[in-house]
Amino acid sequence: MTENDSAPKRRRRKKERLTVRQIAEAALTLVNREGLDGLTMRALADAMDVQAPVIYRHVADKRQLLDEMADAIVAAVPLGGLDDEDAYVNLAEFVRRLRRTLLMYRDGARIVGGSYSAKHSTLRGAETLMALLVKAGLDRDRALWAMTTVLSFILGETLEQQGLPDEPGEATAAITASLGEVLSSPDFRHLDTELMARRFFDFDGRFEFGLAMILAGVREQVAGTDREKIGLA
Amino acid sequence: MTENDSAPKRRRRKKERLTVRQIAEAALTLVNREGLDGLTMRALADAMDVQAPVIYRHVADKRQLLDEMADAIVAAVPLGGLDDEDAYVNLAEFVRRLRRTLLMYRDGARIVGGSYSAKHSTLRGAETLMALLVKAGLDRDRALWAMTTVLSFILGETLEQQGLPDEPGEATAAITASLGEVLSSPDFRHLDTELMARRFFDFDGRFEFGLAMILAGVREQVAGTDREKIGLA
DNA sequence: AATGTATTGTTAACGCTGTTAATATGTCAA
DNA sequence: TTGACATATTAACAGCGTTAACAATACATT
Repeated sequence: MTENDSAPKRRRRKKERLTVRQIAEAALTLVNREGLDGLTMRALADAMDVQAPVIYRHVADKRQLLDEMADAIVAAVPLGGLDDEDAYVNLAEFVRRLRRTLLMYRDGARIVGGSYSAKHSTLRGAETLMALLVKAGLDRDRALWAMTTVLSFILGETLEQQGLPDEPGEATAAITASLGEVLSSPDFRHLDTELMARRFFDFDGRFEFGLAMILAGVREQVAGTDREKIGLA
Repeated sequence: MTENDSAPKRRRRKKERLTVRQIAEAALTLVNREGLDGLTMRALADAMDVQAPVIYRHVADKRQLLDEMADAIVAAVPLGGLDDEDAYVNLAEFVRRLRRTLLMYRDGARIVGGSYSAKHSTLRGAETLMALLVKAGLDRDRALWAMTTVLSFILGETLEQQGLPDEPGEATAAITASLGEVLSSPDFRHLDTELMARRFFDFDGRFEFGLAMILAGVREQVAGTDREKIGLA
């Protein structure tokens, strides 16, 4: 544990002052290793070579720590580029980046979705998404609602994907097996295990499909926006 | 509510024998009163005039209890009617019913979304939604993915709505106020507190808007399905 | 009716959690 | 040096899910 106990009772080597962001990042690293349920104030303190109560000098409680973690995740979404001439290309790209970022952090969707803090990075991401939707042709009122639809979609899909055990084969096999008992009933004419095994667990395919559907919805709303403009002109 | 207690009528003092479903329903009642965070094995046992370990005679652990609660909620979604000639009318109606049912239970979205059990009522709901999507013109492969998109959307929106404190005015005022500090920066050209206060917290409006977008997506996918059929014919 | 057995209940306790109080240590300005 | 302040530590609290050990009850079979 300690590398230098021949000297007096100095247990901790010298360290820089802790910042909230450093704590949040250490927490994210710990979650990547142990999962969100393994994130414990004591475990986190251990990982930082410190005692648990120290954390409370920088963070009011665990809820606030999770809020900081959520904002740190959102801050990792790349914002560059997105200057294609086709607004829908940029929109789709940004939505994919958001999803990919959530997936990069273990339980990322749970962390971000469970936070209602609206800190700076989160709002900057929202502003970016709003700008892309407005560029696609929506007025701001419609853009805000389209944004929440998109975010609900991303969050829900990622939540479900990350809720599964780590091994892909293991989970799909066990789940589809337990599903089979129920789905074998003749009441289920549209669901069966073959379909589930082949399509349900193809999360990339699911996401691209849903994204295409929502973009179709955006296009329709843009038409509505344009119609309104003409009427008011 | 529940229909069992058919053959054996055992009686313990003045209480009836416990069933898993009764426990789940008592838990849902407790959650309606105290919120999901107030759902404690001890508090639940108290509400049932029983000691906590008794519950473990009927459910393996709290996870399984929550799974039963989730299925009980989904079982409360009404399935009747839905026989309009326009398939999209039925589809929209069922999606609204699902949302309304989640909203009827405090923290309903968290309970249902946190469960990955796929019990009978859940699968029956999924089958119903699949049938409606197929009737709208999607093949089963597309219908499955459209289903997950719709469910992610419902879950995400309801999750956000139920995540807010109970008093509507209190929450909106406090949140928009704290938002104002950040949003006043000139970096935010598309978001402002006026827009947020007026549109963000209009959850019914948000939902109808998102639903309309997704239905537009379904229509586009139906066109794709038809084109495929012609190509293969 | 009496007995045997499986079921349903109780009490006590374990280990873990988030969090706080009281106290010690280290750092920097005067 | 002296003070003051920020930071660290140890110890403890109440509450959580859960289990062990045991007592009481209800049912099926003698």
